[in-house]
Amino acid sequence: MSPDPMRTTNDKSRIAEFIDAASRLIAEKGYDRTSVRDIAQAINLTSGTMFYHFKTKDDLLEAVIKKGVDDGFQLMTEALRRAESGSLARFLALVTAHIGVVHGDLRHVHHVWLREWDRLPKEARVRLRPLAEQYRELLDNLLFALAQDGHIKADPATVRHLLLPALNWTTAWATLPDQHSRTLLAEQICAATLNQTVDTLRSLLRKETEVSRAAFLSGNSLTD
Amino acid sequence: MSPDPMRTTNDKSRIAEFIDAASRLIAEKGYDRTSVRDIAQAINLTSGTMFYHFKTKDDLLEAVIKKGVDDGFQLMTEALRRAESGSLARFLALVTAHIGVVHGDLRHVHHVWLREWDRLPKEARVRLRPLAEQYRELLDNLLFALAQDGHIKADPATVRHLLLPALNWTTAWATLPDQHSRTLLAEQICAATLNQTVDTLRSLLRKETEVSRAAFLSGNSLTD
DNA sequence: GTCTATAGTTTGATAGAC
DNA sequence: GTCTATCAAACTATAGAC
Repeated sequence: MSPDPMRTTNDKSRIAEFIDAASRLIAEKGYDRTSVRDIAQAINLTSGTMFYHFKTKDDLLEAVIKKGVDDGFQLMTEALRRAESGSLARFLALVTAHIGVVHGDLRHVHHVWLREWDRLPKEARVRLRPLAEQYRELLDNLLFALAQDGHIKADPATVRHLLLPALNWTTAWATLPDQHSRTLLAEQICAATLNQTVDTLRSLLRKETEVSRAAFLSGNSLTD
Repeated sequence: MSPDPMRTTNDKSRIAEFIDAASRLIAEKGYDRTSVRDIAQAINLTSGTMFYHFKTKDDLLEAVIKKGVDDGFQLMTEALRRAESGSLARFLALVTAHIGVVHGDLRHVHHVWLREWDRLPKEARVRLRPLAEQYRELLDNLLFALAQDGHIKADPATVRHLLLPALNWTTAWATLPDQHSRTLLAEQICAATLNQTVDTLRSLLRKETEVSRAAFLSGNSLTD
């Protein structure tokens, strides 16, 4: 369609290369200790080239964190879309997706988001904050549903304040290379959030699925 | 006793002044963006003076974090010493103390500990790590006791991974100037950890106190 | 102990050739 | 688009006067 698709693709991938290299180096050494020279060198370019694609070094940092916010939110909403309808299943799906994001291909980007957010210029924080808040709402709605279904007795907002930092900090103490180990940790954390054993959580999940399918088959799922 | 007590006191307080000023500035702007000039100027000195008291800037950072580790651990063990004997009461005491530390006079020092730990030279991390681990053990023992008393059904280690980051990150979303508001938040977090309402937690605490006092009066506290 | 002065690096950013 | 060359402004750390 585009008259010059390759040009566009190359431009995009150069910028993406910078974002990728920057996220790795900044995650490892910190923003202030990572020079523009370091980042450019990592993709066999020189510092001058970075200033052609980004106006300032801060703009590159903002691009890295924006990628984390955008991609992360997209992955989590997709996971919820694929999940069953019960509140427990949806909760486990969201927690699993969250762990998948911070331990997966986006882990460096997410690490930078978490660690260097305060180093962003105030204007950049103002731009990105609303996007970041979307996810908080997603989680809040889910925790509220869990409370209504009787799985959470504590204040949902406090539970969120327990859960969110814990999920983000799993990278500090756990290395989870494969999907299986991530699913396992997600179950452990969901269980701990409800103060139940993993076995109990699984049996509650089975029960929930049966009930919601029965309700669906009898046509009551929308009238309840 | 000392032949020149004032001299010694002045030396100590100069170093303490540097640590205090450094903790405030580093907590606000980050380690790499806080220059030795900034820190010295904050206490009406010049950068050369800092290098008389500390060999390098990194040594000053280590001193700041060491103060956080030492004072924090001391405050928490003291709180446990004053606490009742029941696992629930001791748990609440520890959580209250933790919140008191990160929101109290030491808050800047603790903030630096949390945010700049990775910026420490590896040797400094090796020196401080064992001290920092002491607190983890304290918390682990307490969570194990809670599990034995039936208050925690989930895996204690996972509960610790939920609780610790949450406590440290309360400063990111809550401002707690007075002791009352800190106690309140501590109760909320303890309740959420057990997945109970605050009211239920309070009634469990009352029950625990009654039982342990009755056991104490009947002389069974040591033979159970 | 504290100061001034400065050495020696490194950094973000720009200009202009190609 | 990418490179080279370079500027101006920081920074940590040291030396030596007081």
